[in-house]
Amino acid sequence: MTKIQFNQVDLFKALSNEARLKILYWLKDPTTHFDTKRQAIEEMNEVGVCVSLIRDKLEMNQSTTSQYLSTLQRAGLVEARRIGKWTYYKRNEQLIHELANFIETKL
Amino acid sequence: MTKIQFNQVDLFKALSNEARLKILYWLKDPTTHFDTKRQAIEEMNEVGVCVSLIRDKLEMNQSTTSQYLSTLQRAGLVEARRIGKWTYYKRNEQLIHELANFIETKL
DNA sequence: TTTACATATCGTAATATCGTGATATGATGA
DNA sequence: TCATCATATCACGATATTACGATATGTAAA
Repeated sequence: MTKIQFNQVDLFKALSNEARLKILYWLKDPTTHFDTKRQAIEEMNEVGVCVSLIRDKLEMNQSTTSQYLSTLQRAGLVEARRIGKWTYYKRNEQLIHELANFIETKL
Repeated sequence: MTKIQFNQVDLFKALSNEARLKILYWLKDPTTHFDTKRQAIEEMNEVGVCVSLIRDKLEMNQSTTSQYLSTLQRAGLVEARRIGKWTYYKRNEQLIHELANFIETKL
């Protein structure tokens, strides 16, 4: 219920790249876009998708993938959670919703 | 009623700049943001706001202002109309609405 | 037709972003 | 402890963006 706050320019910058848009789009429905043999369906839905899966799907190198994910994270569009060796990323649906709402009513 | 089509990356790039966001925001309600002694209220609402007024409010030079306006125009966010010496810019409300809708449902 | 005004375009230096390879960090297991 | 795997960070060249001054274009008015 708390109003999320965000930096408009950083948000739009994060979104103005094809690869980062793809990642966000894939994470909207992870189980249809990522290999469910390599990561469990429930885990994808609950904690997010690990960097290796995103990297393979993106077909860019590990460094680029990691940097893009942290750009998305700094903008607030995704959240990261480390469990053991893995870092899982998932979308911040509330922020994306608020962004749509901002564009509709305030921009 | 026709579905507007747009390039997501170009749109987000156009929006990822403080000055261009300001212009868009001012053009949402031109008569409260621009000098109605220098341009008639009805004209602002109907054909848009001329570059000089935008330039003065933006406090950037003429060249920068003109370039930013054409960036917004190429992205489809504003429309330009030349009348005599002046070029008037106004928002493309439909595209902005479709963008909000896209973020809410597709992104 | 010259002059003035409004806007667009060109050329630019400074700065930011892109995507990479190399290296560092952090966790696990032998 | 050491080796290995997953991820993050660093350094970098290539390319794009920023904002500007100078100049070109297009319109109208003297």
